[in-house]
Amino acid sequence: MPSEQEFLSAYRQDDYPRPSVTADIVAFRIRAEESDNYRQNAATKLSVLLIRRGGHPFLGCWALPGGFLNPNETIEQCALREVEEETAVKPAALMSVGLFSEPGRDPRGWIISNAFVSIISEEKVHWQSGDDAADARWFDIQFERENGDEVLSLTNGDISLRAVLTEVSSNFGKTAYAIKDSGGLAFDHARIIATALSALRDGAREFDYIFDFLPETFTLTQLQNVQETIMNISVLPANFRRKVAALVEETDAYTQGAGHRPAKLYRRKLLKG
Amino acid sequence: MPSEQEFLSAYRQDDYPRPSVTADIVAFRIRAEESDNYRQNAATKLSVLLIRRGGHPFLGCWALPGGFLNPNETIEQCALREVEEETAVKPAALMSVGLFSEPGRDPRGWIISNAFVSIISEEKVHWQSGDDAADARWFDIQFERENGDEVLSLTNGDISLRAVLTEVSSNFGKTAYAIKDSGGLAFDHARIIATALSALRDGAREFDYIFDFLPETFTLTQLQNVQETIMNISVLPANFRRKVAALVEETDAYTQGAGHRPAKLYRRKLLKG
DNA sequence: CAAATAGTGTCTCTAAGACAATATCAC
DNA sequence: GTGATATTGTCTTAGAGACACTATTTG
Repeated sequence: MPSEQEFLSAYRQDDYPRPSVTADIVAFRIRAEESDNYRQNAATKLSVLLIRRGGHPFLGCWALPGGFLNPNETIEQCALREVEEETAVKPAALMSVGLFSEPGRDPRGWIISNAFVSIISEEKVHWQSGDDAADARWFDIQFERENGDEVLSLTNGDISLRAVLTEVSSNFGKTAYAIKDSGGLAFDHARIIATALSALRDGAREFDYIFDFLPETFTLTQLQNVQETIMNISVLPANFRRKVAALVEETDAYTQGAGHRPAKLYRRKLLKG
Repeated sequence: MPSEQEFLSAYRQDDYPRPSVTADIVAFRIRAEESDNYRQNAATKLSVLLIRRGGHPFLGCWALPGGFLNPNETIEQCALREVEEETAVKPAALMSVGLFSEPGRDPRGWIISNAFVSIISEEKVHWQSGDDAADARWFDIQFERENGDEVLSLTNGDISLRAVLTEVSSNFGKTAYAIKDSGGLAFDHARIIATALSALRDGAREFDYIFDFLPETFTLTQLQNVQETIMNISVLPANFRRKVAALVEETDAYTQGAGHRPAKLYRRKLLKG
């Protein structure tokens, strides 16, 4: 038997077929809607960042931002790099939602993709609004069951995409979907978005990262809105406040000029570490 | 601009560097210990399957089973294939725990690995005990905090491996570790095992897959033992029974000849679908 | 009967949900 | 005062944990 050194210098990776590997980013954000009544708090929507493809394949289709993994980086670093390139913003959180490796998912060849959920806080989005030449837009998300299927609707002004999926398995609390109709989204991105949203919702129950959608200080009503918007539920303020009380700490500041009683601003309380 | 067909036929994947991709399996099992007293129920240990490497690199070291992804399969299919090849058993469950892509993790070159937790039920393990020529063994797991670090101890008879890790981040409830001392385990497998165990424990709280460790019918005490062994806790029988009551259904059968009161055998109740 | 596990009843305490009431600002 | 949201108090109920007790087998 050869020595380890001999083995390694004789080893040729090219002898085996290898896929290209990408990281795709499902960047979520809570978007405040315009309000008719300036005294009323703005309604909020969950939205996702899509980019209009400027090249083949799926030319002109909307797709998730993403890019190829380089040899000198981890997939997390790659994902972070892609978010920053695309949004000029450092995301508050990054969570892997799995490797998508279905043969044929990319017409260019054997390309597998690790998808990530990334959370962009409202505050930071303003920095880059309209600074990028690429056609990147935030689409409001609606994801609902309709006679057996899951329908994912994405809207931005006049543009409206409607993908239809089926829930195929729910292994270990992780839900997976199959595409019935991509709704015009590129690649298997409808499936990736559905999976990412499902993971986001699972986690929102824990309050752990609802903070990442907000600026450093926030009102408890804003925080409640984030959870309600993500999970598509509504809870009573009294109960919500009781539950998050241990996770936040007061500041001295209050909201101003909202046309109604000002709200105390809170900050996330760091528990351990 | 060329047409999509022209673009695709001109596209050359070889122009970009590509990693090799593997699936590594962390196969868990609940192992019943030999008992001194035949009237006493056997104690149980959580154990993991390791394989002694017969080639370079890490020749002679213990490593997780795994193998390269083929172009015509998904990473889940690859993982399933590897478990079946290695254990001759169809695992009860398979859950991804993430992509390990740290540059330099494999001395052969750029090789990234998606790790999976797989659960093997005690019943099925007997089928294959000792049928494989390869040196594959089940190691009992101990994973405990020791002055700031996490120590992972794996034992099988005389063989004892002791890896030291540090918790580096706990993003979205998923805990990640860095290796301080690999304890003789190949590659970054100490880290992968720690991450997988952490994911396994997180899920055991939900009862969702503690069933997968057991045969089709089981006693409630066995079920309780599985949860206690995985999570390294102990709960009161009355309370455990109350909680799982909705998840199981009675059978007509009882355990026999145990030297004490027989226990009713239960079966998992399928709730939805 | 003794050893050992199987299984049940019930008390307490906490947390979740529902509801009602009060507080405070801009106009 | 009115509109709108902010904030607090408390009742009820479901569930978790603790503890004590009874039941059933083999030797």
